[in-house]
Amino acid sequence: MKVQSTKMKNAGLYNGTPTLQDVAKYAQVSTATVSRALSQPDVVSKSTLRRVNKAIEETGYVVNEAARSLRRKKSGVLLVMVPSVSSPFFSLVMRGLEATATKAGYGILTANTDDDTLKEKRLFSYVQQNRADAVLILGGRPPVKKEELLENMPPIVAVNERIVGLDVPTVAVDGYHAAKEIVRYLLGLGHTRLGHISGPADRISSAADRLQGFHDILKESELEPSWTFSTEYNMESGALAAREWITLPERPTAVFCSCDEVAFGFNSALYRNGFRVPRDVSVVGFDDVPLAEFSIPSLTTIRQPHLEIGIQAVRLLLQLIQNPHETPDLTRSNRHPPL
Amino acid sequence: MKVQSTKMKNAGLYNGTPTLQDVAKYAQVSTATVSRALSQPDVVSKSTLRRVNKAIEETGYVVNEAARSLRRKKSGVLLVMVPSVSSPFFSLVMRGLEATATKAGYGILTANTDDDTLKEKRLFSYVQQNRADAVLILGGRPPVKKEELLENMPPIVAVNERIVGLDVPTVAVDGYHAAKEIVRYLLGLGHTRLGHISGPADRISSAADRLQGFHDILKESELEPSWTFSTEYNMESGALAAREWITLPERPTAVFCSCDEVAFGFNSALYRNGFRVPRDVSVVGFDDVPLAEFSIPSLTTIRQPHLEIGIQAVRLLLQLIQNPHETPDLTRSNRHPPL
DNA sequence: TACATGGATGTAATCGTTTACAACAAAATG
DNA sequence: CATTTTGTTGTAAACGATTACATCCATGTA
Repeated sequence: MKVQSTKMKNAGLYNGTPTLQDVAKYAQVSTATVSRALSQPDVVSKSTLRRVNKAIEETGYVVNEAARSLRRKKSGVLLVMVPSVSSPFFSLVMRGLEATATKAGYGILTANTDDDTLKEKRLFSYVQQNRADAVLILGGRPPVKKEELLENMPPIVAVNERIVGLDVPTVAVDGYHAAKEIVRYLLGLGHTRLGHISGPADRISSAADRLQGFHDILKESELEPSWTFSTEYNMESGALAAREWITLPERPTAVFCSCDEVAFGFNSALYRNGFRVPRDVSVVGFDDVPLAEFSIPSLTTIRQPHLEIGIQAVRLLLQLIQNPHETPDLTRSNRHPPL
Repeated sequence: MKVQSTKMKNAGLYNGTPTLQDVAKYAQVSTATVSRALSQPDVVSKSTLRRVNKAIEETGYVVNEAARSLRRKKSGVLLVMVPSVSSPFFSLVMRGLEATATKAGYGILTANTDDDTLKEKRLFSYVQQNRADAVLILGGRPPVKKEELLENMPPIVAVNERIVGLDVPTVAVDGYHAAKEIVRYLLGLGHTRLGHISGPADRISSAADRLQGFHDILKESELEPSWTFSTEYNMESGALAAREWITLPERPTAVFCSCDEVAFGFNSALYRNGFRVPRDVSVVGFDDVPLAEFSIPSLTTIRQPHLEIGIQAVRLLLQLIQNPHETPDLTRSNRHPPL
């Protein structure tokens, strides 16, 4: 006969949820032993371990993380600060983050910053509050001022953007060379009048990198940029850029958009004004969000390994948690171009 | 002369981060008083309150949430279970969730379920572990079996989908009537051969509702459905449906897609096969994700108030936390059609 | 004056773990 | 055989907040 549901087993034995004490009593050992059986099973004798595990099973015991956190001074939670969780790109990165963190036994506390520095600061206090052990900062943020956040910083990893004024490890793809590569592709198609719709290069390192890559590859080909337009990473901005493109006396025949969303917005506004891609202009994006494959017209873009970025970021952060003062291995980081 | 940075002020006074005890010592009151000053300032005298607040300021004290959680048996965290955080629709809802929760002093612990029941079960233990106080379940999930999760359930709110077998309040728009409305729009355009690409109606209530709405409005108009195709909520599925549509002997002249992503995939595959929308077929979506406005061709769709859904879901959940056994107000819930 | 009332505060137990230290037995060493 | 070492377990003090209860003092009331 099979055992009954866990819920039934301890009926009448304990009142509330069973604690470690209850398990200890049940297994006839001390709480210390139970705790050890949980955290360092190797120091507990085989037979006791068996007894304890049985007791845990029978009582339906689950560790109380609040108590554990208090005692260990570790919460087992990573704070993720992201400008907007609904960004197609960041939400993909977050899948990688979440999967890796969960696998390592960490929870993910998600917080939208909406690019609000004040909010960010308040969020940092989560760490002091012992709600989170470390911080992942996704995406752009205004430069950190010297007088803020200097002392007693928790482990931090920046994702996709370097943070100006804050010397933390960064996980990102090499946007500079990627930009060169995709522009080289356009050159290969025979284009000579090239435009670029850049992200906020004054604020965000990825935008600056891509812009720089654009300029440098043109210089190498002894060409001048035909047009640049600086804006935000979203569709509205792409549409805005399109309206300017239309008015240009000598329109670039190819446009490199700083991200896929900008490209979608650009294409959309062109289309609604009677222009056709690629008949009237070639457009390339950056990121390779899932929609790129299905968009009309289909978008040539450069792949960012979203999941992989998330995975590496968490790995790095966990390493940093274990070893706060060791300079971490920055294999996948982007340290190339200056902002 | 202005005060110096918080970090400097307590230099030499305390070793680690200041605790409530330190504040008490500094203000020359008991810890009980400090605690009260924090949680119920009205029972503390004006003058003491001032002293305590000053002490908090001077010492740079921040409450330790781990200790508070342990004592209060409340974590101040909501667990959000979502099939995929990178879904355009859910990630929008999550913004609403996050904003509302943060405003109420709650953190959001995000967890991808990947539609994996096992994972979901494991996640539920977060509540027993005192890591989260309540649970938001976004999006579909397999029906809950009777023998699971019956006793001692934490407050739960389902978002966008009713959960079969689990009687929890649900926040969702009325998909049944919305579906009728948008199909009525197609009828108004003069279409008589209507198709529907439905979501997984056997598993997910929103898909079932929309499907039912589709059928009922046709019946009311004394029409037969020309074509239905059942699939998942994503672009690949839309493309798949398109391939079937193409082979149909009598193609429907209008297709109602169960969500915008499906519509994008459908349009994309049609386009790549030489068909044009709306020349060859009218297509409508559901959700109104941001891209709908910018897609080519632009997509007619029905708006789901993403943010609002998130906001209401958290409000409801907080209400449930305060009053676990009161039947909550289900004003915005969708109770209409059976699954 | 004597006593009840209420406001403000302090004392100390408690939440459920972890872990330094002590204790002890068995095994290894001289 | 005495002594150290090793392995296993228990005792009890933290971790940092909250809160029931007691205490004290200033009022109000008879």
